[in-house]
Amino acid sequence: MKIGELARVTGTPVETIRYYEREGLLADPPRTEGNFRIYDESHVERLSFVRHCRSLDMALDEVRILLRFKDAPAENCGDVNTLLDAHIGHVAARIRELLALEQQLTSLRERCHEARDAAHCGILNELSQPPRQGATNEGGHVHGVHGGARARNAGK
Amino acid sequence: MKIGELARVTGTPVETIRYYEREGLLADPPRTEGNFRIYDESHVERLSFVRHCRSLDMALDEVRILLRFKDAPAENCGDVNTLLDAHIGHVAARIRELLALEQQLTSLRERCHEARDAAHCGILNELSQPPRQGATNEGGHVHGVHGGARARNAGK
DNA sequence: CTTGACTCTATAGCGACTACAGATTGTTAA
DNA sequence: TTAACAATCTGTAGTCGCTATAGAGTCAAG
Repeated sequence: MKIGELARVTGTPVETIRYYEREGLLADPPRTEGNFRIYDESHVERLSFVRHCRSLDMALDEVRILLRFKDAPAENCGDVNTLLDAHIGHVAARIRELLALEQQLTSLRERCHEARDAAHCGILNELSQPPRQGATNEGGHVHGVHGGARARNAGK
Repeated sequence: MKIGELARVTGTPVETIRYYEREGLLADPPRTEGNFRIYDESHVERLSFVRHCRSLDMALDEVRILLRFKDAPAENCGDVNTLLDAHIGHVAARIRELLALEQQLTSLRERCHEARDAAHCGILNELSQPPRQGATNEGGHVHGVHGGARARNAGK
């Protein structure tokens, strides 16, 4: 099959497949005479693996590590558990941060229930003060709320 | 004061201050004869405002909007409330997504309690299957768990 | 033989910085 | 005075995981 079909069966944009290849997540496939990539079932499986990992929000570096274990079936998979535990830890930490953030935002919102003029807006005044010490983005290995290009275009 | 002191009192890296200036969040300050930027209290306040917003995970575009309201004190601040409500909505949505993700990861982790060889590892086998339909990253305007450069270097 | 769908490579853009390189400017100690 | 050193300047490239072009080539159907 050609790249378009692989894209269709795995639900992956064509450019993303080529990107994964550049990044070394997928091996360079054979080519037709006309230089088109040709794939088979083994490529479908490998790409599905990558996409499944990504749907679980793993970084490509983490996926690379998991792929290495997949390619060395005799090796002990204890490190797979370790990696997964670490990833779960990142997610849990981010959840805690966002819950704290939500509380701060809600309490900020309390400061201005009815629309008034900006000069006396409690929200704007509060934001001019330095942030409280318990602010987010202290713990490393987590990320903001706003989408990059992917998330922003997801609904289009 | 020079940029280093502004950086110190606001807890902001020097490069970030210059970046905000390039982005138009901070006005171009006056310069000394030797071309050094000079700041006063008004700059401290404005930068603190930006940093406080950022510590609440607002996008720079959202901060720009809030700054416009701050600079037009006569205007109605109802849109400030609207913006903040939208932001709270984004955070809440991301929390829900991450909770679902945490559950998926935990149930995946269940598949391999003791370390075994990778050929029979339940985790790796499960990841080879296509992701379940309720996967994350469907709802737009949200983001991954992994840090960019900022988060990754935060602990160094 | 042409149209159109598909594919190819290469490159730039997103957000919010971070990290240099290489040049100046300013401050302090010998 | 001078030399070392810190601080600042501009400009550019890198981060992550794609996405979106431009411009050229390949291929099947009509």
